Amino acid sequence: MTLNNNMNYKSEKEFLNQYDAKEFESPLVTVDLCIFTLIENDLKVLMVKRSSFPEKGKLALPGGFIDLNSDSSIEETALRKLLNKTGVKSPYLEQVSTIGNKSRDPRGWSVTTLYFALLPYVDVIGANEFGDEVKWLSMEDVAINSMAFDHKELIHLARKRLSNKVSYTDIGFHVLPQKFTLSQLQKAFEILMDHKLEKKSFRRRMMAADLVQELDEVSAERGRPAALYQAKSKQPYFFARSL
Amino acid sequence: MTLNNNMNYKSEKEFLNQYDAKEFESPLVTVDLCIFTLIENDLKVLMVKRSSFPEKGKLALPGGFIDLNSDSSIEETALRKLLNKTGVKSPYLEQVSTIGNKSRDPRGWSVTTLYFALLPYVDVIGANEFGDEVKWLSMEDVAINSMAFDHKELIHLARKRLSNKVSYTDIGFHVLPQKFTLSQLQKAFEILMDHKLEKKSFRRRMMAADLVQELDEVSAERGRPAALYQAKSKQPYFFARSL
DNA sequence: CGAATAGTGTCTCTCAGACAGTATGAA
DNA sequence: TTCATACTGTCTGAGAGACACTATTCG
Repeated sequence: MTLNNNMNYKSEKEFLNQYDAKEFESPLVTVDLCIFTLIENDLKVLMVKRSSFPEKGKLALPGGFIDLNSDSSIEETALRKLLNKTGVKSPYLEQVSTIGNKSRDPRGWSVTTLYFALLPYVDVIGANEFGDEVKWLSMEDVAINSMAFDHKELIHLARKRLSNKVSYTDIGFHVLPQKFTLSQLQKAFEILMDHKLEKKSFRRRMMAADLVQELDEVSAERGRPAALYQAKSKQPYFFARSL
Repeated sequence: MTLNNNMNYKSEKEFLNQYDAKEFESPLVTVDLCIFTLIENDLKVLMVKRSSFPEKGKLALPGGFIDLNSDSSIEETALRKLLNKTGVKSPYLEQVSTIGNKSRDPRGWSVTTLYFALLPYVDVIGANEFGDEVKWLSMEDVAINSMAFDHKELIHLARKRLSNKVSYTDIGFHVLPQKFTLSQLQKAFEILMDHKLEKKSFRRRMMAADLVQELDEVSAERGRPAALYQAKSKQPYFFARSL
């Protein structure tokens, strides 16, 4: 407490020269990611099997410590973790919340900033650079598996934010491939929101909001072929009334 | 890097016994508060004049380091800071965002979790326990004063979240005293949202949402006396359409 | 033709917006 | 009576919800 007792310094420069960042005890700081995608109309979260202590062997969210030398912001930490687990560079990424308390990590007082990401489906290699096993877990499996730290709660936090936000913005587009049909779009929104939608209203609103661009192609499955569209949105869009 | 290289440990317990939290370089971690109130129909933010380095003499948001011994969560840190600057124990408090990067604090890589609070007006004592000067600053003064660290940006972040959230929830009630008239309520919403509202619609919606309880008292100023109301809300309320 | 899926027409009901009109106090 | 502010009545238009209807493919 003596070194940083800065009443004695005459200038900011002098103070900073003497400053020792290690003097105050500080918590562990991590960034965790809840990466969502849709695989065959099923919502999935990316999970990692921990290969080292603590919580070795358990499922956990991708994430970890900030690298003070290479990361210049926590957002960058999040993007780095996401890139090396999925190979994706520019997903939809949003900060959910920061959870900090003394009981969530057995190593001591710990703070984590939770992000969620939304991606079109990508195949994950199965193992990342540390040899941890990486896989897409469905929400049903999230419910029944035990998880490291408070990660199950983190997933629920992110899931809630996701449902909510999908219902009044256009972020739902981010789980789809470049080209999609309006039925696929609606289905995606329904799953993300966990809420059925009326076909006519949905289409009316997408058109009114001018969010999609019709293409000269069709997608043929069973039944009448469906027109293909692509997302138009430049800016994130907010609906005046929720869906 | 040798001590925490945990491949060598046989059990979680053994690992934790050997774990040294100081081995990884970690960022500075703080909590900052943007405490809003309304004084005579003017939006104010609580500011502190820093009495010590760094940024000595500049205006800053109340906040500071987590006390790992006495705080059991970051929310508690926020409440503690709020209590000792304002004397208020249970305000409306919401986490806005966590900002972390290597340039925001001259001492080095720094992470802050920003909260905003909403209070009915309270007189602040003028100086808090560290002898820092504490005062309510109007938003116009926020614009023209220079501030410590990135605190001006933090205020703008919090201000934006506030406007937004007021427009689709009932949090605006928290800046009013226990008893208030509907005109006062509407005025408060208008200032917080920075957006005029239609009188009839506003009243219709408050009634429809069942958010207020009429009292048997009136408030007499100029003109016709107005009925006094009190807030009914038990749960936070979300409007289906924004105001 | 029927099954399956895409896409439209249109009625109804809710509710925000606008704004004029009425009520009740003080000077 | 005038003014200031509180409060209400009521018309209009936008748009969500419901749901039946038509369209286009495959077998």
